[in-house]
Amino acid sequence: MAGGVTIRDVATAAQVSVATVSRALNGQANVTAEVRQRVLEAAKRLQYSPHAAARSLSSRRTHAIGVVLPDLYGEFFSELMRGIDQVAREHGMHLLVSSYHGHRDEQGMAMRAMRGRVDGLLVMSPYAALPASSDDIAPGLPVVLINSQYAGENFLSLGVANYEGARAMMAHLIARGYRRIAFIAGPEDNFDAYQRLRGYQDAMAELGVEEWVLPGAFDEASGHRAGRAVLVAKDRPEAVFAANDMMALGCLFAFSQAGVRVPDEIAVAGFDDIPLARFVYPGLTTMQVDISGLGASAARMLLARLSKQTPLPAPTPLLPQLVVRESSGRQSGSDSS
Amino acid sequence: MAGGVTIRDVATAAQVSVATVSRALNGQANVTAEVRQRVLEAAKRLQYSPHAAARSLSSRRTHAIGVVLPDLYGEFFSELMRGIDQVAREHGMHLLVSSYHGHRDEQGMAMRAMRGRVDGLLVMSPYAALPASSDDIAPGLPVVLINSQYAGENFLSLGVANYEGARAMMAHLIARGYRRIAFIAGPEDNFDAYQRLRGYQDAMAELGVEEWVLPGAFDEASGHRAGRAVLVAKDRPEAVFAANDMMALGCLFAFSQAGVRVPDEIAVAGFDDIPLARFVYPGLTTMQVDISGLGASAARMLLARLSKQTPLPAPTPLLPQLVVRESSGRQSGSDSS
DNA sequence: TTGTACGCGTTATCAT
DNA sequence: ATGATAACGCGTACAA
Repeated sequence: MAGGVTIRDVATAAQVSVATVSRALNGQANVTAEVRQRVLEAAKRLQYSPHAAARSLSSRRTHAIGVVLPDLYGEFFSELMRGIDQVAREHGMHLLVSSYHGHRDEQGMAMRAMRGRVDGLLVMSPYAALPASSDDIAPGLPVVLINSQYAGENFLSLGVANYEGARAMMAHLIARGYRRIAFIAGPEDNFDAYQRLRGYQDAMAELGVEEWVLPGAFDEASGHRAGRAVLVAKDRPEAVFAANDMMALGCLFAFSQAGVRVPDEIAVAGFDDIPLARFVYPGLTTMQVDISGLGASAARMLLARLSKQTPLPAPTPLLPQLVVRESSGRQSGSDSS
Repeated sequence: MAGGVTIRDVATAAQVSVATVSRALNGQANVTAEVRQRVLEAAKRLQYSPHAAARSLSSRRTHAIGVVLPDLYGEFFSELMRGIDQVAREHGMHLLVSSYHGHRDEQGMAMRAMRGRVDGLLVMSPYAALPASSDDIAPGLPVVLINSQYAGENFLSLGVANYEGARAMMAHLIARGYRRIAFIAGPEDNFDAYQRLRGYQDAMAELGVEEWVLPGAFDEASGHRAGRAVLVAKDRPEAVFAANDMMALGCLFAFSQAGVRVPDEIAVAGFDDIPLARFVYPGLTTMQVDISGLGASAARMLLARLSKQTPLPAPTPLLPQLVVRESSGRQSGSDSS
């Protein structure tokens, strides 16, 4: 029962006052080496570890940051968390995660439920609406928005340059000579998906070719469906650009399954560059997005804000990078590692 | 600045005492409907939300459970979190996640740093060693171990029946007539990987065929490597059984890339049934593991333990299920959804 | 039904 | 350098 050991027990054991114990354990200067030694020993012997809630209450710092996400599903989530976790642990911060499957109301709940639990908030709000009424969101808590359309409005925010990325991909496809390009869209109310769609649409408009948009939901299943829809269409497109890699893979497999050669008959492009995209055959051209880096940057912004060190770390949007992995014809060896 | 609103402010605004506010907000019976109404209004108007740390300190409950994982990488992590999150939110519990990349010492740190932050702990400890010295781990905190080899020793624990799953897969492959079966192993110190390996080895021993184990690390890259290693070997195996799907996919792509037909020339089997496995072509036979269900079950066990309702919910290990998706020859349509 | 007052475990401000 | 002691915000006996 090492659970109920308080700072008072340590004080008694070390024959000093609680104040001294606190000072010794928190590494303050005003403590004799000999006394500090005694305290440390007593603490270790009693398996003392400070009660976080009490400490927070008194010091007004929780050493935790809250992460509020729409859902905890898939590679995007895990990569984002990985990035956040990495810089959080570098700074000795804990992570309190919360998801809001419902919608905005739930998001608000999640955020206000974190009062007194965290020192700051990382919020991803890819939906159309505002994360919350603009001062309901920030009851004094520093907040960094991730991939929100309200970048730089009232809150610190950071995101992926989706529109620019989509334009870059379209430029690449067009440079390759493709004209009739279909697009597999993401969820309607997803802001990232919307930006990528706009990139596609603008490019097609400039090209003077009619757009061809298929519905999708950012998962393999909808990509697979879209792929099969394309196959049975009157005249197939020359290329398919999916709003993310999961759908691109689903589409790719639909093609492989039907015996359609990629990219010889139809080219397939994605967005995100998920790890698997690197090993899939046939190759998948995609826009590399450093999601883990996005999480890390967001966390760093928040922490900087907490330390009040930097006034405002430049909120540079992350620019995706084109990765071409089209493999025309069979190859025996390409990239290793 | 709605952050500093305390229960006292609400009390003043509603013209009652703090005790009454507390009772009204916590839905206790001893409160006049009229007074409760007044309190609720005041609380809403002031945007009051209780300070979690203070509440924890006083009530000795945090309404949070800690999740301690070896790392936050990949589909396994995200699925597990999804399951945990689901039942946690059903019970109004928050999630405090922590990873220990280093090793056991870091794990111990992570666990004891959660004192006063959580009501219970979910710990995944797939490594060979004990999660911690057996009473250092539990300073009064209820703990549920996930996929630990110390199932049912001192702590509640729950895991996947990896050995049985691997045996089932081997039985399937052998029934199909395969004899020379290679195995792509997982990380050396991973307990799940070890159990699956044992399942393979025992089956091969009973079959009287020499085993053929290739090293792997649970990622696509090592599967790809193993696949290519197999291709250049003197006489190729008839089937390859990978310790997880990621490696199976890497292997599969290596084969596709080399023009080797699956499963006609070599069959490929995996373990986990990750979502992508459903859409990959050629098809991948795998053992379906309900990871999200595993997380949910673990969370439920812990919560039951917290409510002290159930004495000990039967720690039934999760039995993986065989999923055959071998597709010999091209097909135009198979499963939909 | 409602109010007063104490305790939860720590940190920080005073004295000493 | 060290020791009392007052916050911190909330729950909850106990009293009224």
